[in-house]
Amino acid sequence: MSRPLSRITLQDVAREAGVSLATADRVLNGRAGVRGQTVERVQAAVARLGYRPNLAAARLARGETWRLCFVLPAGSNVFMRQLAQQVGLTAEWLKGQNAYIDLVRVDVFAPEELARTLERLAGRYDGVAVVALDHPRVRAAIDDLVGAGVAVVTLVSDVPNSQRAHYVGIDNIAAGRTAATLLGRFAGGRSGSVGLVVGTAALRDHAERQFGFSQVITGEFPGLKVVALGESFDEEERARQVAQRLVSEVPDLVGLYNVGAGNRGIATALEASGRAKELVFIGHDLTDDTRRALLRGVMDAVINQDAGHQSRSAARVLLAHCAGEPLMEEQERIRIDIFIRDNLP
Amino acid sequence: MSRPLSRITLQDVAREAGVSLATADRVLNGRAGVRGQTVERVQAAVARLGYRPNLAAARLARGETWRLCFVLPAGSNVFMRQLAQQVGLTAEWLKGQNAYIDLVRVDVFAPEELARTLERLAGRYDGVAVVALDHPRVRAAIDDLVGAGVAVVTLVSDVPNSQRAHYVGIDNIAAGRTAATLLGRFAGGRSGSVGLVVGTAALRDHAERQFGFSQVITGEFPGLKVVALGESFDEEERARQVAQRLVSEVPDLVGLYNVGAGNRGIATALEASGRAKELVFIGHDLTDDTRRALLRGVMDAVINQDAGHQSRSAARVLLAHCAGEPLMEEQERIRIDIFIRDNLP
DNA sequence: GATTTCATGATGGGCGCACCTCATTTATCT
DNA sequence: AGATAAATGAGGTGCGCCCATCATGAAATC
Repeated sequence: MSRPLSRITLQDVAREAGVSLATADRVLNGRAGVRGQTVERVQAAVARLGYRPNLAAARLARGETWRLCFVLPAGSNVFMRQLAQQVGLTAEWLKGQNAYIDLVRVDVFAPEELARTLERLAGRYDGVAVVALDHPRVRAAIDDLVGAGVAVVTLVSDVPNSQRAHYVGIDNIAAGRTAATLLGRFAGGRSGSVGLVVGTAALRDHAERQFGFSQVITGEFPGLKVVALGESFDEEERARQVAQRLVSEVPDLVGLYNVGAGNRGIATALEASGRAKELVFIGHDLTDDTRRALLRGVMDAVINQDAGHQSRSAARVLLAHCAGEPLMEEQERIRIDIFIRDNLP
Repeated sequence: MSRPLSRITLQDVAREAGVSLATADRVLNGRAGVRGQTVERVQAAVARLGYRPNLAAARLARGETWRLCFVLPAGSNVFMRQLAQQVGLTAEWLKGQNAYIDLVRVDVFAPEELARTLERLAGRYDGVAVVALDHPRVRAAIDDLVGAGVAVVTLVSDVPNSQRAHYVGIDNIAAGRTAATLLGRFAGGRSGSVGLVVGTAALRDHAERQFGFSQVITGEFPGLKVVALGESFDEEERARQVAQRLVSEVPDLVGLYNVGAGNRGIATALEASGRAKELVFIGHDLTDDTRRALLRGVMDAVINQDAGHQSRSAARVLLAHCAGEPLMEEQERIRIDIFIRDNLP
């Protein structure tokens, strides 16, 4: 069921403005050699007719192809695997849109290597999305890339003082605060200690979550105090050990917040202790594991950042930047999702 | 920064398959008159080369224009106004995509009028999105529309037994359950009554929320019981009155769930009573009012369904349906957002 | 008045695809 | 084998726009 339904074309604008198609085209594409007065006539016609260029036609005519590169961490926790998969889907979806995506994986925790990888991308890509370590060397590499005319966005973890065009990801301080408020309220007025399982402070996002969390617990739940016993390095087994120590060594433990990956290990430790139901456990990233943990009642809430949204948003932002099109800021904001047992998607 | 970077075209596929462009075209567009064997050869070539039709070119060549109609309730609570506004934005965004949207507002609570309005749309639109009352007359009208070859999706509130192609909205039973779990847990083990402020049972969504809410409170929080004293009809003042009665007449009130609109009225009542902080208050839809109420600490959580997502999703689903393109189910699922003070966007 | 500069029109060649026609080849059936 | 039907090729047109070239006319310069 389709009908031609003549829409307004450049042709119509030209006629309305009393100029030739060529001139109308010159005006719309900002080419030189048109009198100011004529420019205004054309613009007035555009406004009067409500002309919107046909994007499909424009893209076709331009025949531009944008080349994007996504740089993700090699050491793959579940979230990063999800993200990589979503980037794959985004790439697929972009094939119909004059753009394609290459995916590169590097050891993000090695600033030198990450920086060198980034430097190599200049000239080979029009846009780069990178899960970046906030390190001077990396920041410089990003700035160089931008200097070389490449659009750069940071993904998941930001490098605030760099020249990146955009940060696609959640506000991790707010995420930490969210976890704290939920944990505090779920604890229901009990007082005691809340265990903090930190991943690694290397990526900025973890440090920020931790900051936000402590801030709220300290400031708003006078009955609670934060204790941390060791890092998980985002590994399941390490996380399990840390959780186990918390459960056994902290007598007044009321809850537990895992900043990074390894929720499954923590769930194991809690269930082994027999206190899974009574302890409040909040972590990040909705995966098969955390979903099951929520349903079993081991976890009480999961803070999530949607990998698919971030991947698509990064692509949209990069393309808009490349093509010089405007983007709807509002729509590109990544939300901090809260999942409990009842609102699982 | 653009480069031609020859992508794979139908031309390439034809060459690879050893057929003419015409035949490749016949296969790809499912036209008759091609031997099964040849079809396979072409499809194999498509797979081998990873050919994806250039959407821009296809749309341009088809020159199709899709006409969509969104039917929203006339009586405008805040959410419906948000939705209408988002539909406007969606319409704007669609102008570059060979499609446009008309917005119609009717009194949804008058089944006859809604049904007649729907009937009039046949033949004039390719797709219709409707916030529908679940009523036999309306269901019949929807089925007629579908029978007339119009793609129909229900929006926000479903009509399950109709022939609509899709329901774009949240699972309202789950939303009610979510509210109940949050309320129960935020109440922190206290026992007593939770007040239910119902809007109106006319729209299916409210009834479902109420059902899910009661189910969880009854089943999982033995210390709590649900009390309801009158309907708000989604009006602020009525909601205020109901809340006031709850606060003054229910001595053991620990919290309050507002199923529909009118949160501002309830906030007013709670603050007037001086018990705003102590009572748990959960409602729906993130608006300026509820946002402020969260920040003030009057509300404890807001369950939200994103109007923008729903509007865009409905448009995408309708267009995909019209054009016979596949759609990513996964991506079109509307989530139940939970907002607390700390994760406000 | 002749020359230079500038503004504009006219025109054509794509981009990749959809859709149509007509001729030609190939398979199928009496 | 000959007739008939089916499958395929060749080619053209147009979608709306971008971009380039060339010609033309008018205004500005000397």
